[in-house]
Amino acid sequence: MKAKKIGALLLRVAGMKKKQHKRSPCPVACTLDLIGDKWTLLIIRDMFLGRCYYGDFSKSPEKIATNILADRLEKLVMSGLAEKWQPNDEPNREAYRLTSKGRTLKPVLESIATWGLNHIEGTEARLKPK
Amino acid sequence: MKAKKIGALLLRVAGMKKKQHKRSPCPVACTLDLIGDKWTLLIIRDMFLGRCYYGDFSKSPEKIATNILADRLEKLVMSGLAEKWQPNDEPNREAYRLTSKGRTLKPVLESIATWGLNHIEGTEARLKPK
DNA sequence: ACACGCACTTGCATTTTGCAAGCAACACTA
DNA sequence: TAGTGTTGCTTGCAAAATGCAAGTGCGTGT
Repeated sequence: MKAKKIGALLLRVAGMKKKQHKRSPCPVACTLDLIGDKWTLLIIRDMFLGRCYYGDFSKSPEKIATNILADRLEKLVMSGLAEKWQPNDEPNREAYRLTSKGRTLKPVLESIATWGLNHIEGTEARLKPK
Repeated sequence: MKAKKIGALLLRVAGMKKKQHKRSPCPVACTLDLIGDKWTLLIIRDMFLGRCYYGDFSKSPEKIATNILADRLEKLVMSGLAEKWQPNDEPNREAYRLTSKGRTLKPVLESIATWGLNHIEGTEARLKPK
């Protein structure tokens, strides 16, 4: 994974596109290659809720394992959906946030949240756009 | 897996709810527990496109492995998103289709398809509602 | 009687996940 | 300044999911 990360980093430094092995030209399949798992969209949800620290994400009620969290954050940054930044109030802490590209996933997240609310009993709305 | 299937079947016969271990009450997390992987939504996409046979699904360009396909179809039926039926023109063939609950996933699928078309180059629309 | 297509199932190697523990860097505290 | 705590990870390992190829059972056509 280390070598993979460095490899991807070199690609970015060189301004090259990451050669993503597409399963097909289908937009659904390609989007799922980026966010199609049980954890990525939950991190994105947390970012929409204003969370930005590693510790915040790992404290979410779904209890993501820390190694998975680190892996997904790295992939989100690699794919340009999130980025690292330094908050003004705590400039020395690592922080993450959605990029503008990442924020365009809002309709996706909202449609999923709406579906869950309407079709799975026992769910409660939490994604209130702040 | 066999015992699991029979167990789930007994629950349905008894009219009981499948006790789904919720990671949290979040509608996003709960929806992802149903459709949050790389394959399930592709099968649902195919069903929206009118495909209904096992062979049709396995011939999709993403080349899902047959054991995964069987597993996902079973889970889709278990969760009430799809069902088996017998088509009029070929009554002796196994066929699957979305239930009304499954069809309510259309906004989710459409938002994902739209996002992919707008943000991933090389993708082409295929999900034309027929 | 025999081949054929369809809908899976099985076995096995590889990959991903989940869990617990560990660890380096920094801040704070005594 | 030595110790303590917090943060953001990394590591090791077992368990589960995935991917691939081959095989199986069953009805159909010839």
